[in-house]
Amino acid sequence: MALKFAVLGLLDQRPHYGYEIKQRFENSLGDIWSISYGQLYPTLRRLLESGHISKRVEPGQKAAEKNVYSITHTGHEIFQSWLEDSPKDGQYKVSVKDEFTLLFFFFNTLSTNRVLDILSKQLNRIGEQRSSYEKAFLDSEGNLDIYLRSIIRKGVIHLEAERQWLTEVIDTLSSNPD
Amino acid sequence: MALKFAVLGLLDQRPHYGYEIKQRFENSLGDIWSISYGQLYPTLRRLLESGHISKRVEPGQKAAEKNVYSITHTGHEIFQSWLEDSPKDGQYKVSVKDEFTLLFFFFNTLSTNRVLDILSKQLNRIGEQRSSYEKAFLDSEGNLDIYLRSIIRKGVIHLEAERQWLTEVIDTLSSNPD
DNA sequence: CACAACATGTAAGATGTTACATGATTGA
DNA sequence: TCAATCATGTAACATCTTACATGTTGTG
Repeated sequence: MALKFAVLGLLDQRPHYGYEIKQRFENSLGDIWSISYGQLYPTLRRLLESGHISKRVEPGQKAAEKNVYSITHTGHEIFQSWLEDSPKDGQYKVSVKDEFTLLFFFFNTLSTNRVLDILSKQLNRIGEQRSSYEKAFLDSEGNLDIYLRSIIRKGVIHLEAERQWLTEVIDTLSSNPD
Repeated sequence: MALKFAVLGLLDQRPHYGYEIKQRFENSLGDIWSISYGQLYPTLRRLLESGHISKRVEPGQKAAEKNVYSITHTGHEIFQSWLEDSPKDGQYKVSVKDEFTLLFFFFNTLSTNRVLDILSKQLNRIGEQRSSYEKAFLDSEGNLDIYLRSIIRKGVIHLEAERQWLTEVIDTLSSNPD
C-alpha cells in the first residue's frame, strides 16, 4: 500500500526508471525506508497494468536499457487523494511494536543482572545510532528540503526517547532487585 | 517470525488455548501488539507440525472444545535461544518507518497552511493517545509486572517524543513561510 | 429474543524477504 | 582481469489482513 504511493509520489515529481527510484529511496530515506527490487519491480508492473503509470524504453548508457516510468492522469489523481484525504481519516498511531519490545516482555524470566547487561548494550547501540542521525541532521543544514530534514530530526528525537526509556528502566531495575 | 516466539514465550509460562493466547495479547500488549486469528491459528498449526508444541483437547465449558497447547522440549530450546542469543546479534533499531512519515515526505507539494493544519490535527490525536497511555501507566502501579509496565512507559515516552517533534516542525514551518 | 462473549478455524489476496539469474561498463 | 556499479527482473517462501464460516453460552 505505502510503497505504491511512495512510487507514485516520486513519479509525480518527474519520470524515473526503476533503479533510480531505488536510489532515491536509499539516498533520501535510506535509514528510514529501504526497499528491495523484489518489491519495487512487481509494484511498477502492477501500477503499469492498472494504468496509473506509463513506460517508455530508453537506451542505456552504461548498462541495460532503462525503463522510464511516468505518472498518468489517473495516477496523479489517486496520489493526490491519498495525500489530501488520508490525513483526515487520521489512523496514524505511534507504535512501539518492534522485536526488541517483544523480547523485553519476556525478560522477566531472566536474572536482573543478565537483563541489565542486555539493556546497557542496547543503550550503547542506540547511542551510536543517535549520533549518526544527529550528524546527518547537522550536515544537512541548508542543503536539504525542510521536510526531509525534519524526518531525520524525527529519527533523532525518537532515538533520544529510546535512550531515555532504556536509562529509566536500567535505573528502576538497579534499585529494585528481585 | 516474531509471533512464533511470542506464542512460544506464552506457552513456556504455562499451557494456553488459542482464544486465550489472543486474550493475553489484547489484555497485556493490546495497544502495542495485536494479532488476528488469521495469524494465530496458522502459527499454532505450524508450531504443532514442527513439534515445538503439543496439543490436547479439552471439553469447553462455555462454547466449543478447547485446543490446549503446551510447549515441548524443542520448543523450549528454541525459545530460550531466541531470548538469550538474539540480543547479542543486536539488530534492534529504532525506526521511524510509518505511513505518516511517508506522507510527510510529500508535504512539500502542499501549501504551508494546509500542512500546518494537518500537523496540528495530528498533534491533537497524538496528545489523546498519550493521555490514554499515561493513564494506563498510572493505573498499573503496583498491579503489573515491572516489564509490562515499562512497555507502557515506553509508549508514553515515544508519544511524548512525537509530540515534541510535531511541535518543533509546526514552529519551524510557521516561522519559515515558503 | 437479541447481542456480547466464548471458541474454532479457512480462503483469498496483498505484501515483503531472500536468493537467484543475467549482462554491460568503468576503474584500479 | 577483477570488483564495483549500473540495470533489469523472477521465484519461492513467509507473513499479514480481511472477510467469511460455524456454533455455544450467558445476560438484559
